[in-house]
Amino acid sequence: MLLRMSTLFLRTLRDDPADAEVPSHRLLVRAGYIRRAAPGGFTWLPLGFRVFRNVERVVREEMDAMGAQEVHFPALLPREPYEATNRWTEYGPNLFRLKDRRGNDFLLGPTHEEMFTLLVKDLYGSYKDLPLSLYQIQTKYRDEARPRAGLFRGREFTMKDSYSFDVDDAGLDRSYAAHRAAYIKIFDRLGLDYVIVSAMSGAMGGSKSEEFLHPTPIGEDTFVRSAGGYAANVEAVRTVVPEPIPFDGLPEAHVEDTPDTPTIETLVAVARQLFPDAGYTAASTLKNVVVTLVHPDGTREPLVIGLPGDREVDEKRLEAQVAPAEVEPFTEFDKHPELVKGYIGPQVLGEASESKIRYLVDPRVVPGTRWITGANEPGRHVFDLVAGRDFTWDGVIEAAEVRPGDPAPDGSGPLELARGVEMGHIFQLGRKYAEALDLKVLDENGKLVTVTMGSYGIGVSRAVAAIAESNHDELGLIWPREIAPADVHVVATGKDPAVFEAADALSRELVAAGLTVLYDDRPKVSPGVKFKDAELLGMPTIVTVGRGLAEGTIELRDRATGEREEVPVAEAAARVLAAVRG
RNA sequence: CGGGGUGUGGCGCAGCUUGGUAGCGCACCCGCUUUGGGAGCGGGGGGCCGUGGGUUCAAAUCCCGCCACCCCGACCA
Repeated sequence: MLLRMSTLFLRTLRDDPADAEVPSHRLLVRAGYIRRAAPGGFTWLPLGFRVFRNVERVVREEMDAMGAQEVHFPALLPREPYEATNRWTEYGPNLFRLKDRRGNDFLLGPTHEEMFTLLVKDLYGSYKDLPLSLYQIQTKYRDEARPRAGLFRGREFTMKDSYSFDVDDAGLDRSYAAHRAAYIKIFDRLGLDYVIVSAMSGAMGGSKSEEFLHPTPIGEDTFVRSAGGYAANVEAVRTVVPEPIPFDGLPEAHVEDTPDTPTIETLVAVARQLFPDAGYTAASTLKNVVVTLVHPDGTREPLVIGLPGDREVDEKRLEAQVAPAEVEPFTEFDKHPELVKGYIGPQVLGEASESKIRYLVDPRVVPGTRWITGANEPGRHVFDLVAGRDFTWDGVIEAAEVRPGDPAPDGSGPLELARGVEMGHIFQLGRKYAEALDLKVLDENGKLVTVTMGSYGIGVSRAVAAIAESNHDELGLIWPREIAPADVHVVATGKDPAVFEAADALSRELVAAGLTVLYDDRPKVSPGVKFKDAELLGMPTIVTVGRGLAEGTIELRDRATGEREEVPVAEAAARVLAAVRG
């Protein structure tokens, strides 16, 4: 394939577009790879579309290699399947909804679990048909509140989504493992740095889920990792639980006057005055935070979370735990006089208590731990209130913030926090969709069993952004060979016809050898402009045919390392091929 | 959805305070010169000034509404 710059549909920009902040967005627009077409939607220009198709090709090859089969659904879907799984409403405002001329409801697919499930139900009915993995590379639609960072978060984007179907849990484990292995190959081939982190496994299902995060400061997800190899999304981090302490010899609880101490800070100051030798810190206090849970059916439930006073509630972790319920600030203190703002204590909490308000505590609150906490009247706190002896709780919840230096749950050392962007997600769905849509097969005993499923996604357009984000310098893009829009960029400089003849011949030779060549054959364009464009566009190998030609040499340059070398004209093609093919 | 910022040829910006002919650089077209690091000179084409309303003899400019974009937050299998 020969791409001549004299005719290529391309215009590079000398200045950065003002509305692009992150490097990938800036460079992809400036280098003429993409163009904004709609809020959260981009047009792929010829070079950009070549990159896009290369990423797609890598994904497709590895999915095919692991035995998944490609299908393709419409993006425009009827309401009914999504009604059956309740997602027509549960998906909320992020779902693009529309009506046809008869007034029937349609949606633009944000993801396709329902359709895949129904397709398999339509055609298969026996355990002999399984296992099965199907995938598609599809345009997805999500009405994001705020599209941002160019290709990273659009309202229309391309995703590879696949789904596995198995008769039993062991089969699901195998399908999951196969996808995991395929994803590792894909991201390795794409040259994308990634961390596999445990993701939220769903509050009850016990289903397994991992995310492939690309570490980058512009990432939207926070994850933790330890030197010893533990990695998890913050939402999924488990707290190290201390050993319970025997009650023997623990002091009795005692109520103290602590006027004007509605905050942890003021409380600790007063506690230190009262008991200078006790060494009290914020961690000695038990903070009881009230929130309102809003369940999908609209019912509202107050919930109190008890946690050490030196930690804040992490709203993302909390929401991940209580999903699909949503969390709102609690405002109805007038309806609950037993909750004394700033002085709430566990004695009035719990489903068994008078208030009947559910009370969940941080895992650090184990039997025998002693706390300073509210006495349920203004200006008074209880000291030495012992967990398990003086108060109880309805359950434990992982809702406290995770901090750098916290221990990893597997003992592999202190945690550090980092940002990443989600490139892939593999998820053991289990039987949720199969049950909702009644996907069953006959087993070897002739009995109907519900199929168990996995769902697996890779953001294809997002991968293009991530690759650009992690492969550029101050001059422009630097594509990895596997996904570069061309293998080599041949630049002809000057006006000497001999230069263009030599560059032409070299380009044709390279194309004949199977390479894709981007050939800057523009006449009357100064060398400086061509060099700048070559660096901006970012082909991995740049060949300059110019003033060296008089001495019989051509210049080879590696875009990534900057190394350049003069080689004899006769050897140029072979040297380029060697460089391209590694 | 909350806070902040910005909307003027394809890109980057000035003009707005104090209402009166829409301007600069890049890019694009023509001519001549130039050709190894974003060339020079001359000539040219291209803009419902985001959008709707209002004030006014007159609005890019003043007032109100809306929309879009960017950033932070919220949201986001």
